[in-house]
Amino acid sequence: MAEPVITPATARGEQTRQRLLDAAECEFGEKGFHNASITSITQRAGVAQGTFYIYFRSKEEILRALVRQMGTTLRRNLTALTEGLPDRVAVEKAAFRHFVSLAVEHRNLYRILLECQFIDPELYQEHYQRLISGYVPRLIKAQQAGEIREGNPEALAWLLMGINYFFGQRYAAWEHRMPPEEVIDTVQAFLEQGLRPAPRT
Amino acid sequence: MAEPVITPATARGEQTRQRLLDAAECEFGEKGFHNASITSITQRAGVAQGTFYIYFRSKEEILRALVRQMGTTLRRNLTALTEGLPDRVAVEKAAFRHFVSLAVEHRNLYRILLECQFIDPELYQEHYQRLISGYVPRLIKAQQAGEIREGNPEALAWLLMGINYFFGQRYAAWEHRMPPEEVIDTVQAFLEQGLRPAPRT
Amino acid sequence: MAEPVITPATARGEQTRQRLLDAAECEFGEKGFHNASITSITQRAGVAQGTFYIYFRSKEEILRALVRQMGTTLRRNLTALTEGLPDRVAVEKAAFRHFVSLAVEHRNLYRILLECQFIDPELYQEHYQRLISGYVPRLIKAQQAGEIREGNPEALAWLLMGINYFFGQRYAAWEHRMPPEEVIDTVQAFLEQGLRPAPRT
Amino acid sequence: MAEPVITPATARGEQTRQRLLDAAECEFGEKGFHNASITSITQRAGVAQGTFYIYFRSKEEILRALVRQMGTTLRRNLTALTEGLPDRVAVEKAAFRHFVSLAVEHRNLYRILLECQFIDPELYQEHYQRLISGYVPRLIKAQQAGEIREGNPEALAWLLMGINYFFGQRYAAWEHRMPPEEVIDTVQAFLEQGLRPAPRT
DNA sequence: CATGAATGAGGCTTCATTCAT
DNA sequence: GATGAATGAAGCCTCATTCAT
Repeated sequence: MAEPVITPATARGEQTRQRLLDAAECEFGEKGFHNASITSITQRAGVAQGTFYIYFRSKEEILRALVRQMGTTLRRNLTALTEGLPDRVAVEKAAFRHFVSLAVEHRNLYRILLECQFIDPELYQEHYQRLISGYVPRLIKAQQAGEIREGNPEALAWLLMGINYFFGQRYAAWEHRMPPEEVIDTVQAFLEQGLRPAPRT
Repeated sequence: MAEPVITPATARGEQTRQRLLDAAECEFGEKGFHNASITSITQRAGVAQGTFYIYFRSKEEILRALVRQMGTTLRRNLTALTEGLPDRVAVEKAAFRHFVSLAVEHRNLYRILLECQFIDPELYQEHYQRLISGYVPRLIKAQQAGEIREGNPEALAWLLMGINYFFGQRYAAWEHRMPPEEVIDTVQAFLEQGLRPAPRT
Repeated sequence: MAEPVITPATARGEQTRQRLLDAAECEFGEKGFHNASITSITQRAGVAQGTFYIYFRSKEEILRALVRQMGTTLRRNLTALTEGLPDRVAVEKAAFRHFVSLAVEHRNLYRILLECQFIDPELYQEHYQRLISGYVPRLIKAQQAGEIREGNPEALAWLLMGINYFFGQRYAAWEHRMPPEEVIDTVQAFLEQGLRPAPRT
Repeated sequence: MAEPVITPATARGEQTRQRLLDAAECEFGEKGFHNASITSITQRAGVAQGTFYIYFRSKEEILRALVRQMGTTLRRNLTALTEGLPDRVAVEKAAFRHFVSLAVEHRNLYRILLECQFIDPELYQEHYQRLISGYVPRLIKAQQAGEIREGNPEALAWLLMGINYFFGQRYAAWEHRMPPEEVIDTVQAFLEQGLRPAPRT
């Protein structure tokens, strides 16, 4: 609501807006939100300071635009994964690798997501609530199909996201590279066993 | 390195230092690091602005003092848990509940820990590296004893911490209360199966 | 001097210019000169930002246009009053009510007049000098006719204008309604006595 | 309420605050509120920019402090006038000269008062309401004593203030000198007749 | 040990005005 | 005539830190 100050009417305007977004992604990713400056963002984008405020109301607002845009892309990406995989366990195993890989590749964006928790908590929660809303129904369906274990589906979703999150944080924000295969294997094996329906006794 | 500017000699000095730490815990916890102000911290502590710099070199330094103090307490706490429990799986299950409970109870401190990632990344990594160093040998021992499954022990440690972290974040920072028992049960069942040695095929 | 940038040649142009004037009257009246923005004026007028500068050289210039237009109207109005009234005292009494009434009705314009004192003092003084120039000869004539008391005519004019001004300010800018009849009566009685030639002693 | 950011605890602090007030009086008086800059005020006062905000929350707040201080002084001054004068008519005649003289002498302050109408209307109204509250009872008393004419006392007060105001504006803000004696005489004669009880018919 | 006034760099934001289309 | 994106100077304000007392 009340998102852009203006909705660019011309192609030139749209291009400028996108340049600012790209510049902000770098700036925030490299320096963090509080050390980032509008001046630097506009310099990177090659426009004057005032131009920023034609497209975004404030520093916070461009952050929101970035996070929302990223959220949409991420959800689309993860949904696409499902296709072609035999069952939910396979999906989760693939999703782990995929998610970490995305985070590493777009580590500026991932860092921004992590940090936005302290700048606009509602935005952050909105992001995870949306993820959850897409996630839970799929888990329920998988439970009904006997593909994964019983239990509170939201807890399961949160748990899986926590694992992804924490590996994403480590490998995207700290190490800037993918984890060794051995690590991925261990996590996937853990997921396999943890998710499979409990064996009859 | 670069520890306190003075090591308080008198009891009065020690008390002032502690008051500042307590005040900072509230201030940082409530407002976040960047919105917290030294002025406000000293007001809460009931001392003059200048007094702050007798005990801490900078705003970052009091953050470090808080995080380190918390880390020590946490590790001691978690270690104590081990005692009296039959095996590693039981420990991890207990640790989950315990950790989330600690986070909820001391949510200001927990928030500070989360946020310090963006203020002093080395401090944050130091914290988790210390946790890991204590963690990994225990997991190896448990693997050797056949209590838990094979696999890269650091990956397992990271995975377990990720789960704890993410539930801590949700319930301490967002909801300010413990998760329902059903959620705890689901997570613990997941840990149980995920950690148990793989069944022979 | 430095009048409109263009004198509109087409009817469409004339209409745009008038729309801008109307919009500016509202904008200045409601927000005051410094909080008014060209952007907002053009939005109210339903034209693009750049269009403003086709008709007015600057923000100050549209103010001048408004004040001058209002001055002309006001002088014409007050002159018209004279007709049909028996003597100067009657005119002044009528003028008081009329002036306050005009101010209340067009309070945006009146507010602009008051404020322009701090934006373009020469414009403000010009306005009052013109009023005075029309006023003084009439007062002199009235003195010669024995309708009103002796004394420096400019001082009398200023005094009468001060009364009108101050009631205009109060009732137009603050209260947004006409003063109660009792107030008008008191002022008119005061004018009556104050203006009448001094009784012989 | 919530006036100063700090109440200076030391004499040095009090002195700095007063220096800022003096500097602001010049700056506002010479340039007007909107063209005045905090930077310039602090330079005049010989302190750093940040020092300003130790004593005043904002540019508006120092304006309020100036206007309130002036209001207090003015009311005290005008009250003092009453003493030693035979009746209300004499007081008003003296007050006219006195008021204009004060305005001319402190024209920076007077200009600030006039302008504050457009910056903080409530402050402006507060000023005049306080003047009125002091004024009206005195007029009522004078009416009861038969010193001045009947009529709505608030209207009389407003009328008298309007005359003073308008002459103050002209001679303080425009001409920077006292009006010629002839002008004063004319106004005083007008007040004399206008105020005296109406002759019996 | 403690005080609290002073510093000053640095950032965000606004907006009148210009100009290419 | 009209558009609307772009400009960039200018100003307010914050706050960690210093220092004389």
